[in-house]
Amino acid sequence: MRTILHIDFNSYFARVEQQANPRLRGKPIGVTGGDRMKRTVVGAASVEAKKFGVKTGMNLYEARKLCPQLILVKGDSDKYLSTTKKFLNILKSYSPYIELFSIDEAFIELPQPKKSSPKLKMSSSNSIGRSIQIPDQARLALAPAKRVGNDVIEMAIDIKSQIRAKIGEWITCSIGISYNKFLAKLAGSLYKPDGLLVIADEQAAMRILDQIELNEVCGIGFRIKRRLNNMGIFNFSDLRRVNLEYLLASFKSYGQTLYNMSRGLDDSPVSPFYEKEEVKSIGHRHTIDHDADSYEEIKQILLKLSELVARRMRAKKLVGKTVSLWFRYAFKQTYNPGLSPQFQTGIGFLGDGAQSTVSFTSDGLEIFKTGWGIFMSLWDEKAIRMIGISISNLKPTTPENLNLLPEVKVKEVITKALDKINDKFGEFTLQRGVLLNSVKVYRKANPFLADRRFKL
DNA sequence: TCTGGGGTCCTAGGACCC
DNA sequence: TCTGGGGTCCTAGGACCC
Repeated sequence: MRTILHIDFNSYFARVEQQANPRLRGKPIGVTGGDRMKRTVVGAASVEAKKFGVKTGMNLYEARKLCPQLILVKGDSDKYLSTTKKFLNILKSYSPYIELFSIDEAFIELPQPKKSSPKLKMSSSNSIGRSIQIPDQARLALAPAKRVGNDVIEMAIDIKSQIRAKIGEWITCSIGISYNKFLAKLAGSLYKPDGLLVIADEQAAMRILDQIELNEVCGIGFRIKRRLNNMGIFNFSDLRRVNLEYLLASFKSYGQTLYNMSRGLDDSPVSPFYEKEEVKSIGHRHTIDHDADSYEEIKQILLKLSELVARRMRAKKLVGKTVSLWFRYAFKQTYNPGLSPQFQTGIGFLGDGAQSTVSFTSDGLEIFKTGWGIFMSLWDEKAIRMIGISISNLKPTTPENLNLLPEVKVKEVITKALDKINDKFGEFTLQRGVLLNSVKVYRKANPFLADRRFKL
């Protein structure tokens, strides 16, 4: 039997901010993506803010209505990334099999014991404890699990204290332990914050699955849940009674996944971060803080997004050939007050978009031209509120696609120099000529960057 | 005062090649 | 001129995650 731990930081961005700035500790804070007040949402809420009902994905108006004293903090991804690196270093000392699932989540698989002494041999009755509310002190919370007396649990407790010691008192995590990734993640999600839960065997897994909503597991969202409900399936016990053929007929290959989920089955491997394949796509999208219908303005925004995409591609030494463009009309809002915001934010079905395949490139202007071509073929001149561009079908830059022609070579040298300067001084310090007349638009959106422009 | 932005995977149909 | 089958690539769209 495998032993897998899932570690999930609680209110990660908010906690990192509170760790960094003592004046934010104990206060309701919301981390936001930008400093625009319109059309922005709470990216992460502190525990204190959550007590008021503030949730991730909520718009600022709604959040402030619930919690007028909410302190807004502008997110700093570098800070979060460096915290994640520290966290990974701690985990490395426990097992080499670590999968970074997102910026604040990881799986660790423990090496299989050589002898036939199962590492997890606690009774299931001890390992279920949903009703125990975990207070701020992890020690109390861990007591019921600790009674089981198990080295894996000792290890989880140790990880928690290492994180507190090496990253900070304010950084807490929930740990789920089980025999596969699906159940470990589920276990980690049931106790928050600072929880620890073990799903030791199949019996425990079934008992827990039968107590939760369908969409509480990773992989079932609002839409799949709704489809299942329409089929008369309202919980995992119902789902278990449906035969596989029926699920396959309704959900295609995903039917097998649902079948497995209802039984707590999952044989997916923990894939270590150092073995992870390269990224599949690189993109940016941007919500304009007003409804935009001017060719010039949209063009400038798309050009900037394309340059950002291209710069990241070059930093990763990648070229790509499929350009996807996506936008959302201002008038096509499908807001449904009856649903919470996180169920409304899925994209794709709300917007218009298309793809186009070109020869491999990492040039912002090329990417922009392709994207603009797609946009022009779809757009009917009605105002838009959001636009995005991404590139997929990526491969590493090879010597062949450098220096084909002298002009190409010169271009490479210039873009490299440009990247270097931009990396040092910030985005859009140096810009292509075409971009220069867009500074007004940019200043409006990002005043903190506007002053840092130099002339070429 | 009204939903961000970064991704992933899967399916299906049509074009095209051998 | 008509036909089959396997494989790959491309495009569109739907769903999910944090």
